[in-house]
Amino acid sequence: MVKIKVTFPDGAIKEFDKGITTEAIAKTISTSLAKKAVAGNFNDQLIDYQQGLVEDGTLKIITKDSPEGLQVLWQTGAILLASALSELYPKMHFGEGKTTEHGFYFDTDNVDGQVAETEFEKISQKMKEFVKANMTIEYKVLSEQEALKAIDGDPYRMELVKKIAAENNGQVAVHVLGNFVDVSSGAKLAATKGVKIFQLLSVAGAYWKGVSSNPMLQRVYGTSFFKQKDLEAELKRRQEARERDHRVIGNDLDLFFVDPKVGAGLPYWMPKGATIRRTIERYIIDKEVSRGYEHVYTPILANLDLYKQSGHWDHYREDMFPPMDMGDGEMLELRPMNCPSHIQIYNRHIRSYRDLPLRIAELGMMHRYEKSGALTGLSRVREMTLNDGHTFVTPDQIEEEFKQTLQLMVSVYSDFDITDYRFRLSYRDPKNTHKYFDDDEMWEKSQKMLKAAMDDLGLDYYEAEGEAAFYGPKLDVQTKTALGGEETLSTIQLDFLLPEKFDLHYIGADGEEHRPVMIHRGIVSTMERFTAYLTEMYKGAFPTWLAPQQVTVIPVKNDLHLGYCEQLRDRLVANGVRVNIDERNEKMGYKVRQAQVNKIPYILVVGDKEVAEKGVSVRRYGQDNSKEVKIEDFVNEILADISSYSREVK
RNA sequence: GCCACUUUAGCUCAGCAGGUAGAGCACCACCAUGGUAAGGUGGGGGUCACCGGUUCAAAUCCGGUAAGUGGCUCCA
Repeated sequence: MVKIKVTFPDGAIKEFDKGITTEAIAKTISTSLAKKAVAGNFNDQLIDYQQGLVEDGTLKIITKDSPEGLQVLWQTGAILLASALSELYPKMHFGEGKTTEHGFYFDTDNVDGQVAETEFEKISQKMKEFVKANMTIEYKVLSEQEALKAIDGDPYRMELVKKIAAENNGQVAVHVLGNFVDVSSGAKLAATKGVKIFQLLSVAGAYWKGVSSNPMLQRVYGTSFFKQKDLEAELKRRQEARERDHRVIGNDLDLFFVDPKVGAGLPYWMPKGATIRRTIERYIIDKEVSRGYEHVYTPILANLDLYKQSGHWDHYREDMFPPMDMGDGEMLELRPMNCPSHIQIYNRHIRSYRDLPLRIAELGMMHRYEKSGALTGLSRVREMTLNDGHTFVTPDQIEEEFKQTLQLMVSVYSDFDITDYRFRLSYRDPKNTHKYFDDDEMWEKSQKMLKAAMDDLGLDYYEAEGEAAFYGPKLDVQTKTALGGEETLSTIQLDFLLPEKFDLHYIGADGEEHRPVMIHRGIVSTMERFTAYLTEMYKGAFPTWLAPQQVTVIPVKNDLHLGYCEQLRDRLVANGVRVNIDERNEKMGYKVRQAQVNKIPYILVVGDKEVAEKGVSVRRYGQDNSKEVKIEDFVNEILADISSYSREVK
């Protein structure tokens, strides 16, 4: 018998007969391990529990309680779903089934009408039947011919089989459950019994292979766990994510709305949302001015020629509103970006090397024609105001300015207590270069420069091809929305192109003309997206400095205490605090509840005792106790709170 | 833009084997009301998204348009 050598995570090496399964090996280690185990990780690849090992390698036994164990369960959930579907809808075709961050999906295409959520009951029932019957899931390696026969004319799986066969000497590994043959890879449990606890979640369209020119399949999402309480926790997590959604909170707290009569993606800011936005705007302008930025205002409309010169008309037209034909030959365009506007400011004067870095900033309103399906609340809109800035530097100032910009960003993030983000270096797509400005040398140079600066700063990042702006590579700061989507919040971009296009120059120490480099940057993103992000991060309970209403004053009895409340209010207003008296004819318990529901940071209750002692009874949002303090002390407390921004960890 | 679903009072939603609308909250009025999460009674409010079709009759069935939701594609 031929032997193979298997290395274990602890470094031990043992010999086994060739063809031995992970299951058999687990049993040699301990019966309790064999009980918990569901699969193996052999040479960094998940394999079935009963798949034979035919070569030397390292093996990790995968147990139920590991993340990889869940992957195996979800793979099994996917094939169970597909198998149940193929029995219910015999004409259905199948794409790939995969795992996601929180479960699994399978892509389907039904000629008699796509599956809808209304059929989940029926589908779940069929899946439960399969679980109850504890059907075996067989791992097989077939020839291309056998595999094609097994999938019986399904065009999508046929494509997969041909591709896999071409890559594996004509061999195709498949899993078979009932009548269904799954050609998508991934280790699975040996039988359906393990997928006892599952839930179908939603359906959504998805292009075959993620290519928009391909047909659209129906993707059915589900999730599964080994324990009921884990499923319940996951469903609760999903529910809480929905409650955190800025669209829900924005509606409940009356922050903003979008009116179909006015147009999709054109948000209205209600007084409370506008207060939050104004606070952010004042904050960031002050911060930038203190860092040497010069804030300007420029028109949101410009002659189309400006965007022809900048290259936007060539490379960004899809995202632009169509130009307005003024009838006399003039074409006006709603600007999609502010860079050309700031270039005009640079060009207004002859610039000396002594002027650089020149930092131009603006809360610049822009319009982009986003596709209807992309619009989402405040985070994806067609009219937006970007915290935009462009620094014009000499080539040898690039690195220093990049680092300073990054420092500014980190400082702002700290003020807002934003901690959950990743840096992404966004390069052009080398296979699709026509989307970008055509200058290989420029791209090579600037991409290398960005990477070197990040390495020099010792910051963690990941690299992504195809994410660059058309004019240059970017450092993006990626964050997550409540519902799990990834979004760019901040961005710093190097640009050698626009200075060329607009023939920018500065006079150097040598008295000659030189070409400056531009750094585009957005720190707090657009007001729309940033407000959406903060709303979700704070769950609508904005820290005091941002809260639309910071204090509510509740008199115990209007007739006796209203006068004192007014004095108190005036004192706070004089200190710039946003405060209201709740003098409605209601019980105070009712008013306290209203204040809590509206997530107002401070509730001040005032009765005889407070009047007598020139004090207030203070209750913080989310707490169920209150404390008595002098007015003086409360004013100091809230002012300290406001000036600390969001930094205090609650 | 694409696939599926959804659209009923300011908000959240019920009603629907076709017979011209209901609840809770909010709002208004009156009564009650002194201590930290909802006092009572009454009232106003809807061309059932919009356009068309089927029918004696459409919120309900069918088609179209718009907007929204879940995703995909694309991006701050």
